[in-house]
Amino acid sequence: MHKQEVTIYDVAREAKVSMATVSRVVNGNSNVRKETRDRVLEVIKRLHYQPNAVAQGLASKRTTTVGLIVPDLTNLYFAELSKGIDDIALLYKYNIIITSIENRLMKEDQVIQSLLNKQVDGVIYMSNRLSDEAADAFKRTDTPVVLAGTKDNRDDFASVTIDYKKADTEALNLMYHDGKKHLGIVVGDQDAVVNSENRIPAYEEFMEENDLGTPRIYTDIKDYSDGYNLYPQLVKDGVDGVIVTRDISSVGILNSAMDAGKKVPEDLEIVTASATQLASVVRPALTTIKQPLYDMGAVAMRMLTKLMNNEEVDDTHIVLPYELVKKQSTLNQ
Amino acid sequence: MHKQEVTIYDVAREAKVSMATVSRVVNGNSNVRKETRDRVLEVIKRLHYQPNAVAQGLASKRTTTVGLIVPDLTNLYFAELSKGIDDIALLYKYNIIITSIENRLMKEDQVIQSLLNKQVDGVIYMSNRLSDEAADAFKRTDTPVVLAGTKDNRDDFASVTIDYKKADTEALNLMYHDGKKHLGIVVGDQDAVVNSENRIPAYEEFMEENDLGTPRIYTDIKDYSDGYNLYPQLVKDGVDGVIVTRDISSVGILNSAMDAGKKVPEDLEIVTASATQLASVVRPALTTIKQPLYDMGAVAMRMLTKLMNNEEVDDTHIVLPYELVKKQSTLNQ
DNA sequence: GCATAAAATGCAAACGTTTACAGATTTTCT
DNA sequence: AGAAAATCTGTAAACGTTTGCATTTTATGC
Repeated sequence: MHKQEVTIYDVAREAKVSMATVSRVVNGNSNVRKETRDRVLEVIKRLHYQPNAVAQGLASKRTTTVGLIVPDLTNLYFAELSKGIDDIALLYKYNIIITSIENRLMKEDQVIQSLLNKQVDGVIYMSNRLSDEAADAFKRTDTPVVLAGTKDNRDDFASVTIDYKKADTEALNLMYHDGKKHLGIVVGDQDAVVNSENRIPAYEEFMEENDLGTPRIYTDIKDYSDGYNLYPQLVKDGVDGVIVTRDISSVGILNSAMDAGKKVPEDLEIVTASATQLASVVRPALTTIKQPLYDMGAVAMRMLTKLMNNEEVDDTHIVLPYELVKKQSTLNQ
Repeated sequence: MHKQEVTIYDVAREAKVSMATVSRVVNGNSNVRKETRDRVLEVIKRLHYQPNAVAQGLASKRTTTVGLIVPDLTNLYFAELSKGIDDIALLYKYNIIITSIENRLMKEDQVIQSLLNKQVDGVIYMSNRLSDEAADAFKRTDTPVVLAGTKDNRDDFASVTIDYKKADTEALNLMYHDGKKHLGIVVGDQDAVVNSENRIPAYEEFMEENDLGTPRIYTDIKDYSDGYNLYPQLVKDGVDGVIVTRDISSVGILNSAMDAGKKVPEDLEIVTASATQLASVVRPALTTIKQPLYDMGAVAMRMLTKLMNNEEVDDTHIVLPYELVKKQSTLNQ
């Protein structure tokens, strides 16, 4: 398509060395005499030579590219994770191929396959449930994979998370000590491993231990309007405190309550489980389980760089600390 | 690094054809007899053959990859644009290499160069000012570029925008007819072409024509706290209506006003110039110039596909319609 | 100054495709 | 049936690098 202006041959000829030497200079190989190196560098600069990364990728079998699999770019939760990933990737000179998978023009494993065909050196996966086909695809090519902010159900893959169970229990406890005894939990995808194995069990155990009656688990609440429309049901069920996994749904619930003339936190306490920008700009500001999203992304990417270089990784299941940040949607401040 | 399991050679041998034929089958070339094609397809499936996109890229000089240059992933404005781009890219089977450039570990033209070295087939650029070096880099490789939601100062590049000048004038007019006579404009980067050549002139002309006194232009207001901290200055300057380019800054101003016990829109009207999710979830909801962000991204990507295929493009400067959506931060509803 | 080791360089074969072009096979037409 | 046309298939040369190995050059020690 576009004519390649200058190749390694041109540089070699002009600098009166072989292409091998030019390649060594480009790659910072130390086995080049200083004079030679300088001469080559001068020519490179003069001709504006830029190595063709595709050819490099083919020859070296490393593309310095990583794949990012994310459900939805416009979800701030993922955006903030991605930012951490991106910064570290830049630091280590990796490019990022991003693919979002919530719009289902292609099935997940097709998307992943297309990433792997591009010969990415590694993958960071952020969706909340890793399908079996996807897992198989990864294993077939032994491309390193790190899960960021999510888990697979068998802990087969490296991951960076927080202790969701502990965090949720702490949040529930907060509301409980505010005098709220009709607690509920609102989740997006109930089959997501984090929900099915951590959040929901944490909730159920808390209800059980404190003898708080039948659990009130609201599932499939994924966006603003889902949250907004859920509120009447919460009222009907007499819920006076909820923990909500998605920020945007929390805000929906909050606004719905306010529009109905109710008071937050007096009538309903809300704790949101992933503190993005959203949670702090609405009024009343939402009490949140503050996940270190940027750091989670950064740590995941850093770990991936190690895996890609076959470096030793002591712990492939990293759990970062969270913080329960009390704002205006709960009573005790 | 990772051993390539199956190559085109393996398929060729197994199917008793040449690699050329396999290649034709893979690429849907019609010059293959049906029996042969079926035989090859059967082998491909049986061996789980997947073409190596890097080798394809080198041989064909097309990588089916486009570069996305974006200032900040966590800015919903760009996220929503990106979503439109992503969907169309998927449709046309392009992968996206995304690079954010607001964190300055590398200079913009280095970032761009690294994209071009990866041999992307095209680029969508969303930052708000295209540096000269960047423009030069693009021109040197004749890689097609489309600007989405932004412009360059010489209209050298294809672009997809709205009529910012008209939109801003309309917004100012709205506030003016609400009786607000002390209007101000709040922008992020005053050197961004859209601001310096469209928004600010629109504002200045409006002030001039309606004899509204000296312009009040607030620049460098980029995030939530910039907006929050700006509010006292607005009060001091007696401003009773502002148009704000960034959603997040609008929200900062809004919350600052509310926290100071002031009323929006009575004491201050706010119109925000890029309607992301943020503008509609805060209370009072913000009156917005609603840019069709998703569509802008989609149209930009569609145009890029045409440019990459050397198809005819009738108009390379597309202006999409916007909508002035009146919400609660202005009086007349 | 010479043998030897170390450092620098070059040669050429990968890497896994695509794609002119030529050659072989099949179809069509008379 | 045979010639011409149309369709199919194979050969081999790209594409622009990296890299193991061999070779040449330089440095080192005595």
